[in-house]
Amino acid sequence: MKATKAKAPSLPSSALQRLEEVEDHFVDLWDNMSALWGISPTMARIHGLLYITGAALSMDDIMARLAISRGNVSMNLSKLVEWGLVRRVHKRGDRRDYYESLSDVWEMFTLVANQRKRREIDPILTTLRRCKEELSPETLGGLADTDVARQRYRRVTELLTLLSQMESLARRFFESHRGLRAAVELLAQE
Amino acid sequence: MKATKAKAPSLPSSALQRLEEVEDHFVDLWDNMSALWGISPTMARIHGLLYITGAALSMDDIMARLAISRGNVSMNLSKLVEWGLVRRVHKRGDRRDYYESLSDVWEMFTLVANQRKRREIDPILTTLRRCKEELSPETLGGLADTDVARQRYRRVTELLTLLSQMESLARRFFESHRGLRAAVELLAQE
DNA sequence: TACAATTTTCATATCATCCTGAAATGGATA
DNA sequence: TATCCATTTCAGGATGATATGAAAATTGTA
Repeated sequence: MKATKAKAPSLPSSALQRLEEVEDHFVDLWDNMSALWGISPTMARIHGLLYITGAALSMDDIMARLAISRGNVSMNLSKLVEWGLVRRVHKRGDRRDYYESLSDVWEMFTLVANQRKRREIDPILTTLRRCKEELSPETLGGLADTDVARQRYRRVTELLTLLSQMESLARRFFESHRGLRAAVELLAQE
Repeated sequence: MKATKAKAPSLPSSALQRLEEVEDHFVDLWDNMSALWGISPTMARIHGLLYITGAALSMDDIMARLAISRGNVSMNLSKLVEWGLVRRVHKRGDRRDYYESLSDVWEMFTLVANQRKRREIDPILTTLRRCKEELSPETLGGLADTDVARQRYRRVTELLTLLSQMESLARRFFESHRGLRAAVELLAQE
């Protein structure tokens, strides 16, 4: 009912409308980026809204603004909190929870990169090492002497080398968002 | 019918079986990586099979080995060829097409990165620039003097800065796979 | 040209994912 | 403890993506 009352103390309604249109475009943009960041579209839209408004919004605000159901907002907000992209804040005298996005883009990027690394890349490296193991002379015995086995061992090893090096780079750059920012600025200019 | 006759001239069948198990693991691995690389799972599996075997396989070989339908294999193979990860090869005296994966992991990585950049990142940058435009003083007029508008302009600008710098890095590193390899090795060790 | 082998296309079916809404839970107040 | 408000959970439904298989198109061969 009383979903939209919080902010916007004084702007004329036509101005508000203009700003809301831009918000919409921005949320759509986030939506399109979701696959790239490896998060679900709705999670991305909610985060986009929180980032661009810079405000602490309640579940009802978000439901109304993005036209999605309560349960959906609830689940995606908890994921966002879990990822560290959004934090819960409270307003005194109000029982509801409000949610606010991080404001530092470098920090957000670092968080997402680390989550993906932990959830996707690390398990892949583990599996790949096991594959390499399975193709090693110790496991294959005499079979390892065939051309076929040797070639496969080499291919797995090369892939492992690439991913390991990437992983080690990522570890260094994403340890803190300051590290990332410094590195990128350095590399991008020169 | 005569799907699997081509390679493997002399290995005992138990050895073949061992190797096929490893192939399976590798294909599964590729499957799991598909989201990370931004390609569909089946496309990834086919490519995984072609990469690990190092052989030129026909559609029938792939259908049989991965248990997927002809149409599916056909469509995904043409995508792989389009991306440049796989090439069509011919065997003399055989009307069928055979398909072979690139063998250089750095080259493959560079291809995928460039495709994603072109398909996903570049459009995002375009849209983001339009968002920034919509929030600029020129477009907003007097409204741009409000705190709200100023804050949003700043947020969009910061995001744009981050993505632009990333984009410029990517352009340099992914121009050729040699560039990437050299850069990663340099950064990873020191 | 007619034929046969192979590949491509695409309407339909299948599947996985995501969303909804209502019931269950939690937790503050009196 | 009883009540009220907010949040979470989850079974079932909606949606979109992917796979199938048979018909159409393509390409090489006689």
